Amino acid sequence: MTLAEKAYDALRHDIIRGELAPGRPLRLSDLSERYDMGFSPLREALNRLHAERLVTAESLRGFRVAPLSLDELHDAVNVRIKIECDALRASIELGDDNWAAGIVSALYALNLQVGRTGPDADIWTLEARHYAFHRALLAACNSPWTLEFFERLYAATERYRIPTLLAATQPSGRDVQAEHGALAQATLDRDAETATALLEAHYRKTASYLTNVFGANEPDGLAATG
Amino acid sequence: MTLAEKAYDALRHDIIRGELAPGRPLRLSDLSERYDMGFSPLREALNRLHAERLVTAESLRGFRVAPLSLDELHDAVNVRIKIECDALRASIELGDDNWAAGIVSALYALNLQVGRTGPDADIWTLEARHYAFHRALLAACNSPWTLEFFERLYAATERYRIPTLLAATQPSGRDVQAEHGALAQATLDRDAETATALLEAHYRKTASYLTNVFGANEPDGLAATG
DNA sequence: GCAATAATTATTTTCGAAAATCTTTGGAAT
DNA sequence: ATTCCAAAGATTTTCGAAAATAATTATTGC
Repeated sequence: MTLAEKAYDALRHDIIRGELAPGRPLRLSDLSERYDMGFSPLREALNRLHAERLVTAESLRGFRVAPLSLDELHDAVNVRIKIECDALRASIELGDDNWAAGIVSALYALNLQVGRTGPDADIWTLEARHYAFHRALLAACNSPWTLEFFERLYAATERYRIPTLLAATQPSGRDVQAEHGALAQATLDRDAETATALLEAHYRKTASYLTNVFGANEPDGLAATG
Repeated sequence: MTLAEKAYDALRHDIIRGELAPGRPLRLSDLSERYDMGFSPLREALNRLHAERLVTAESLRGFRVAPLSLDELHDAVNVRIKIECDALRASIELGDDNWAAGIVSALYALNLQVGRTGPDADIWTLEARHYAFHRALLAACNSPWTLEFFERLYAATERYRIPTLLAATQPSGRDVQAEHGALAQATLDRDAETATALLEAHYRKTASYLTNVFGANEPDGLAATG
């Protein structure tokens, strides 16, 4: 693995997890020290991340962690719903046994992690399995473009979810596990109408929850403070 | 404008227009000579283009112009239809007079260029105005993510259309101008059902035409020969 | 001859310094 | 006090060479 690839992974990790706060300037000399490498691999990574909209760039004025905003969250969620519902319909139509088994397996692994408490309750494992479950639902859609856009939007919305997960303020009233179970069941039953309705409801609930959290905490658009 | 930005524009231009053939290796020393700059700005541009899937990259083995394939064309067209129809519905709902005027103006400019023959019949101007027209239809959708995906997919499919335009083998049976006119009219009438149906038909026609052209010319997947 | 290996060449990747550009600071003029 | 300009400093951008890796060619042993 080249240094540029390591830089990309590390920066992406740190941005999505919020260790590099939204809006924060990404100075090459700082990053060079932080990640222990020269400018070249860092600039390559930053350019990749800029193309993915995780960092902003201004000519001759360097890079910053892309800011968060409620507008962007709403947009990303709405587009996700459209794209993922289409992809889910296609998957339900085209998916084979292998696809179905992948969903069962991903859901099982996710639920194991949701159930864990104490030292085993690793939030990043949980997040990875959450991604894997949603990815498994769409795996049979046979559309590389759709899957790429799914990944982009997942990463974009993940940035809003992470701080919430870390704060662990998830309201008790909501049983996400049951939502995932019902979604998987409808999908495996090849009931596209129910499945897409559940998927949309799942995202709208999450979005409205996140909107409340962020709207309350940072009224002027989630702009970072440092 | 920095050298890296110039490199990006030039490479993107040359790739989309096919001056750099699909599959062709993009060696830094060659590019350095071709565009008269050092490695650094070229690598930045190549990384950006890689993120946009216009070039492929393999670790320690350099870059290539991304290959073309009928599968990718079909995928891109199908996803375009979904995304653009959604965006068109949103635009029709949200668009104001300014949006409508933009469509009228873009269509007018496009038709002027379609009508030109001889030395004024510049294919790149035509292409730019075709893009501007379709972009104008969606301009009011109020969704940056949707517009970004539109741009990505437009660029991806443009690569298939350009060789056809250059060959000027467009069959006489098809009146693209009339299609654009009807599409604009339905949109300005805020008739979302008709407009999206026309948009879908427009793309399916183009796609089926391109499929024939490419399928006949290069049966094993459009892989470049150099 | 042919496979395996060493040497050579070609290419990518990375570094460190130089050049270019932006930002801040300090001082002079009004 | 405020505005303007120049100097100093900080930062990005670019280059050219060195290092690392891949691909090719030559050589050896059988």
